[in-house]
Amino acid sequence: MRSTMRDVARVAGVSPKTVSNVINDHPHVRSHVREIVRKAIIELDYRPNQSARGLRYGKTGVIGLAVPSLRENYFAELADSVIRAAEKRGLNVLIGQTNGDRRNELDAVRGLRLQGTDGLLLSPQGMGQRDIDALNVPLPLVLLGERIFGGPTDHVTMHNVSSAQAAVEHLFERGRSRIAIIGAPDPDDTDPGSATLRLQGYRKALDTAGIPEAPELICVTGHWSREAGAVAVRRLIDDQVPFDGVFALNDSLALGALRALGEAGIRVPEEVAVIGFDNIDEARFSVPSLSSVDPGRDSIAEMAVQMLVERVRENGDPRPPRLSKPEFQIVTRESTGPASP
Amino acid sequence: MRSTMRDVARVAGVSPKTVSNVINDHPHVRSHVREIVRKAIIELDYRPNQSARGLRYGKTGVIGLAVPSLRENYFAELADSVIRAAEKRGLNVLIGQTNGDRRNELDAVRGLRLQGTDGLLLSPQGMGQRDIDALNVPLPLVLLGERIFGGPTDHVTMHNVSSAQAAVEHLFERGRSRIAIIGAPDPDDTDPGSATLRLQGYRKALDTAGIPEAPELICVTGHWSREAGAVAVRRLIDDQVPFDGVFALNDSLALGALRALGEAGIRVPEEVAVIGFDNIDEARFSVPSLSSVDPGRDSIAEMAVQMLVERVRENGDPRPPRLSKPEFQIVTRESTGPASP
DNA sequence: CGGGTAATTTACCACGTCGTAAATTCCATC
DNA sequence: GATGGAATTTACGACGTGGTAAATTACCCG
Repeated sequence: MRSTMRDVARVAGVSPKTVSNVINDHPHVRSHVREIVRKAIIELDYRPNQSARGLRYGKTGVIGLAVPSLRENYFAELADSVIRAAEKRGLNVLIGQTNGDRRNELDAVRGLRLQGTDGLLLSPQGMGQRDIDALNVPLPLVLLGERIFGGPTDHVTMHNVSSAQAAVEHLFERGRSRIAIIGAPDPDDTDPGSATLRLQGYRKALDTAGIPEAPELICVTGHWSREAGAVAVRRLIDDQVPFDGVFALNDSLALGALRALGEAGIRVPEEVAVIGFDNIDEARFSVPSLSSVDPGRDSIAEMAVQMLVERVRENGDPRPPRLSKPEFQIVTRESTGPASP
Repeated sequence: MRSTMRDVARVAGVSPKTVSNVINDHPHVRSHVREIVRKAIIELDYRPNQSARGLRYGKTGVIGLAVPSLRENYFAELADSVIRAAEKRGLNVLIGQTNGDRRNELDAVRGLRLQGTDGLLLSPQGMGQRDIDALNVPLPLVLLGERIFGGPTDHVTMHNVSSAQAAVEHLFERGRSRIAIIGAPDPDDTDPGSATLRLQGYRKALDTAGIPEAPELICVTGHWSREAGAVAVRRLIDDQVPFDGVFALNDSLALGALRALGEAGIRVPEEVAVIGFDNIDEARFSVPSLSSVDPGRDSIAEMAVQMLVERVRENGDPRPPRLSKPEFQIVTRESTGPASP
């Protein structure tokens, strides 16, 4: 059995409260006593009981992070960033996977899934605009991503439209004009997800450049996986749709696209230039390496944790929800080649 | 403020203990009363306080998982598997990143890093055989990987030697004989890490096939990253070392190797066959897709969580440490091509 | 060396839950 | 309707910690 404060107190010959004072750097403790207590703590290998502290303080020092799946690189890297941001503030992170399932996400919001946390960072995938009311919960909550806008909680998202536009313009600058977009939203889905917003950016770029939209270049995919990216590009090739650029709505799709292009013997970037979105680590190491939109993952994590911490602290008085978007950046690598003169 | 059991009891007109009994499915509760209490719970949106429960039970229902970094796909996928295995048992997982730093790992073992957990799964990278005594801690601990053997804790590892041997033989079967091994251990490092063991398997395969070892084919790398894999292969090519097969000690190295081979215009698998280790998701989608050793990640996670749960339960009486190794499998994909007749 | 103030330490209790044991209610039986 | 044993509910307290306020000690000054 772990020793408790009482044990330490007994060994040190002081009251438990004094031990508590030493541990919490209470100012009024004589250095002499502090030393004795410190020694006893080391001797007994005492560790404060987190449950007891949590009970006393009404806070656990743990935040939850609910993402669809850590197998998706973007979320693994996001988790990494969140853990680092939390660590800076002395917080631990409980990670849950929702599989992008709406029900799981709702359970997380209701506090059924990651219990014992002070607050939750949720990156929804299955939930949508219709679930906005479900976000009215006592649990401090910060939303990540673009499934739900205008909700009652703080929200960290990214410059989807303008960065997508910039990505497509990046392809234009390289002399491409028949740009396939991979991962477009199902037209039935009216929720303004990342897909919808990035498609808007695509259209804006076309519009600005005065290029008419070609429906056959808009590839709808369900899941944003490598597989889906490969399938979409294979279909384009099979259907003999001419294209010289690919804007994939995330890097996994782009990598799948690279794969399909490679299979078909189509050279990248000479014949087709490819740009992705998310700038996952893997993008640097594909063959060819993948140009991508860097949405500022570290900043996202940092802002999200910061917002959550503030919400946890204020604990009650409901300031209006805040929306935060870090700066994006286009990262140029081999898959888009050099700009045309 | 969240409502407590007392609040529910007041609303339902019963004692707090009866509420507790309802929540914990205590047998002697009249269904009539159970209903009333259930209604009150819903009305107040009551959630049991995990800290109080943790204090009462002496357990938190949370286990820790300490890995080097979630940015490494292997560990992200391992985390995914661990979370799933934990979920089955009603446990939550607190994830910490050590960056492979020995000190961070030791802190985790000492319980300084992931506080408030019932036990810890540790995948050490910086710690080694010399740290074996540090594992004698009250915290239930299950070790993953191959940095430390013969310690006082349960341990889940893999068939490193025999699976590495099988991987090399897989290349032999495809008519290759000059097999470069990428990621070999620094000869100074005497700890029996994965690298050392897999190198042993490589040697065993050579030995069995009667092929002499060629020192120039043994490529030492520090980090097992895509970058390192690419650098190692570039060096082989620059040094004009002849080779027709690559055994990379993990998939990241292998993907880096594919990248370097692609850059050099060397065809895979026609000129050089490549096999990796870990079977990360990404292996299925590289160009060409990567053959790999599947070490049975789900089984590893399942066994590890199971062992940890048992240790947490027994809580004291120290059964001797157990060692567990799931079966491995060679997954054949394009990078090694078909077997020679 | 007494008096008084500031510094330091302590006693007590509540945080929310649930095991234990005691109290109460129920119900079948006579 | 009283009796008794079983079923159900309740009172009490402890888990480990730290806030509050009271108690004690230290120390300065005259």
